[in-house]
Amino acid sequence: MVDRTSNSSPKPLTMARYNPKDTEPRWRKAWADADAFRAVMDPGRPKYYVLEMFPYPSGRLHMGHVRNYALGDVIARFKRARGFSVLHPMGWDAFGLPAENAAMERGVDPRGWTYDNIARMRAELKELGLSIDWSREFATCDVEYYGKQQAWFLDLFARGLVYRKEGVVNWDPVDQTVLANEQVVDGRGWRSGAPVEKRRLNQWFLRITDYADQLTDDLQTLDRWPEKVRVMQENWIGRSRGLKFAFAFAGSPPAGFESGLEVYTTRPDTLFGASFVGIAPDHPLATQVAEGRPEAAAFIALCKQGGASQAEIDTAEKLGFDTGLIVQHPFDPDRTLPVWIANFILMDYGTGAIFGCPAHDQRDLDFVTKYGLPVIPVVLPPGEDAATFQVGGEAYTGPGMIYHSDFLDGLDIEAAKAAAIARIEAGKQGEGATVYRLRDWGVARQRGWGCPVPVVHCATDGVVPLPKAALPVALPDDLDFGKPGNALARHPTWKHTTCPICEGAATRETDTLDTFVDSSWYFARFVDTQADEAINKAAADYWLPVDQYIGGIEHAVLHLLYARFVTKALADDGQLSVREPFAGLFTQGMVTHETYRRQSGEWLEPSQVEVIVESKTRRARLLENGADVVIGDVEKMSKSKKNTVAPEEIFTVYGVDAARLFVLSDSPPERDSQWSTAGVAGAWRFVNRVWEEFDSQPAPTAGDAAQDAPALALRRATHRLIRQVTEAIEGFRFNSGIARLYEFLNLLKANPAAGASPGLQAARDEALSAFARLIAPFTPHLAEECWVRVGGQGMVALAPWPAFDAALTEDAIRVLPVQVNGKRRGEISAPAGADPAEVEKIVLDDPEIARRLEGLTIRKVIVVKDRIVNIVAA
RNA sequence: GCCGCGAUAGCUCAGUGGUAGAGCGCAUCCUUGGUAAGGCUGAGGUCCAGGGUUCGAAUCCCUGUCGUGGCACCA
Repeated sequence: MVDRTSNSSPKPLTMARYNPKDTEPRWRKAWADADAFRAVMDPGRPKYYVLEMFPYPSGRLHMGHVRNYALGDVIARFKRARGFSVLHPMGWDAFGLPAENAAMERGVDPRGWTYDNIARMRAELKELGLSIDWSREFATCDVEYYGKQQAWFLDLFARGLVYRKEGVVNWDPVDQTVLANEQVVDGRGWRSGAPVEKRRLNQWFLRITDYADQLTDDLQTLDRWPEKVRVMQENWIGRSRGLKFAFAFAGSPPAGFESGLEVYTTRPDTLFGASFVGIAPDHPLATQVAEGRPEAAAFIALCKQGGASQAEIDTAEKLGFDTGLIVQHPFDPDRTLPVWIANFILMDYGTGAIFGCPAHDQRDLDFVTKYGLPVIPVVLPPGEDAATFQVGGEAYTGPGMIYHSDFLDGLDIEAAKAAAIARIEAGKQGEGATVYRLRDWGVARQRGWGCPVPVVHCATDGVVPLPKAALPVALPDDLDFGKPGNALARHPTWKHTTCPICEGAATRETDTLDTFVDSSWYFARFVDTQADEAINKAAADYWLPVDQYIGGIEHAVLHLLYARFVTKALADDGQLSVREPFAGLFTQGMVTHETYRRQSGEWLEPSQVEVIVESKTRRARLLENGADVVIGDVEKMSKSKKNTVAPEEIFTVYGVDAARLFVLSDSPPERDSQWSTAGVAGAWRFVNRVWEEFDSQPAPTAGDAAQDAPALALRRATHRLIRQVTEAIEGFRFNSGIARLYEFLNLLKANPAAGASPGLQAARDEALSAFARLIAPFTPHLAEECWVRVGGQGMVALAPWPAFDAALTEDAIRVLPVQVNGKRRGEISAPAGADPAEVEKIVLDDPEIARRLEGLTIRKVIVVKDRIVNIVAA
């Protein structure tokens, strides 16, 4: 190489800019060649299973993926360095509607579309430099996977946890197909635009309600789950304790109701405030009443017309129809109540019938106000007078004393509930009961791209589960997805088979399983993806539970609840030992970005816009013609708002490490993170500054770290850094750990290699060696390059985590601020751990402090060890 | 309606009884052979508001305001 100029001193040739295009692929190949991340069952080491929610193969990696998998990779690399045997696998949640839609729109095959997408996304994920054991990769649409799923489905069938019953589905009358809830937009089919009908179909259900109690109670054991998620699950299951009892009819009961009309309540304490009994419009008694009375039938039809949207439900007027039937009050047969059909009562909660206590329930109050039924207060709020208390337009639901209530008078609410339940139970009129909001899990989908339900329908033997030997029930290769509806059902030959019992002609079930079934056990398949059985129990006993599960909050209820349920069901079947799949759960925030629009309102991509910062204000203009652009809200990256940034483009410009570093450093992982070009450019500058620091460091010397003052100070800072980064990673505060690394780099630059004493040189060797290992979880490629530069052994990906010397993390001399009456007035130096009397003496001898105290009387001196001194004076 | 979460520098966020911090941005200056850059120095904060506890509150408690998430005619 030739110097092109000769009039200035030459720069060292090693001062090359860091080039991720060279280093990053090179290290990924080195990791792969060394098989560095293969998970091994090693009884001699503690295990650690870290798992990110597996992706749907949409075809492109987005920033949310980058954040999710970078977070998990930090944990995996950290735990590996800490000596754990780490399992960190990856797979694909590959069945589902997008593939069918792509098939219909573009005339492609869903299988080919899906596997092509997987190939593309696998390449992108590998580019991220994740420390994944790729030998365990699978997709849920692999027959080797869903065949095993069919096997345990049959096991649950045998245990009575699978059943068929009529369920209500969304039916698109134009496309002639069942729609998932998310395909119904404002009450209309998302493709056809036709109003969606409710239709009753035979559906497959998993009996998750059998586990409702366990699923609620065991939430208490999940102490490494966010409180928020536990609360959401608890609300979703919605366990409520109350009373079920039957009202006896006055006069002859309607057919089928000889034992009375059963209701459920959580407020048995307010029974004496009852003024009517209400039943749901689709209650069997309502149906019976409607048979003889056209006006009742008309009312029921009116109720069913009501829109399903939330807004309509919220504003719907309370409507009722008096059936003319009369029931007796359970505690006083002489007192009677009318039975109304009411539009606000739900058939599928409790018994579909209630007693109305308008004084203490707002819905009941709205109802009786309209129809002129009595309002009888039975709970007296504290401080109110029984003689004058009245309920106005608002029901009273607070605490108080029961009155107007015979044997319950004078009790508080809880005591009255217990007494009322006891009386009902003694009279054999009913009993205390627990009900749940949770419904059984409808798992059937009338779709062709899913896991077939492994049963056949036989004219002789009915619904027959297949024997295990007949598995897998594989999808045919030649499904026609060219038109709406279930491609499996219309396949010409696939469904025709024979009955395993009578060997006569039979047809296969053409429903497939909800994709939430596919994702309810994949973590257990990862422990041994080659096993003949669904789950290799020995491997599961080693690896499970997942120690750290990471994913989006959007799965807080359904996916996590289903996975918990399936784990418990399989444990009861002896296939698993754990009863909870995920010991630790972390829900990361979304990646957001500013939005931009033209003056006309049309969305613009970030790449079309230039943001100009002028001192305190920001404005934006269109790159192509300089037109003003409106800067909108910061929102989740989405195609519709065009505020996405493609990871590939960022990798190309700044490298993978800079992209990883930015998404990890910007926000606490559980919060939303705002993507910005300035931010990733800042991370890129950090990568370069780190490399410069390592590149300018002379080869390590054998010299010992002599204890001159700058060397000792650097050593202390190094050991403090190790401690801080370690604690930050353990506490999921990656952004704080990275902030400490930024600060430390500034410190290194303040103590440069040039002109350093031998002691400082040695302290720098120690610091850089630690630094290379500390950045490895965040920027693994850069860390490898730095590790080589400091002469590290082997690859940093497999190097042990640096240890810190606790003694070195504490300073021997502390600077203590001194406050007078809570205001900072000076500072003093004292030995670490100095006792209060000693410190007090130093403080009072300090001339500056003494000046501040002139003319004041010292009332008290508060010394907080190693922290602060406060003098109270007047 | 019910249950949560949040509000700290221009922006994104740490800090959770004891000296108000980081990154980015901004300003000054230096370098212009690390150059689609690099470096020095600096300015910038009624810690949402009000009340309480305390020697001391951004931090704990209460009330409110604004923003935001989940559930919801669930008896």
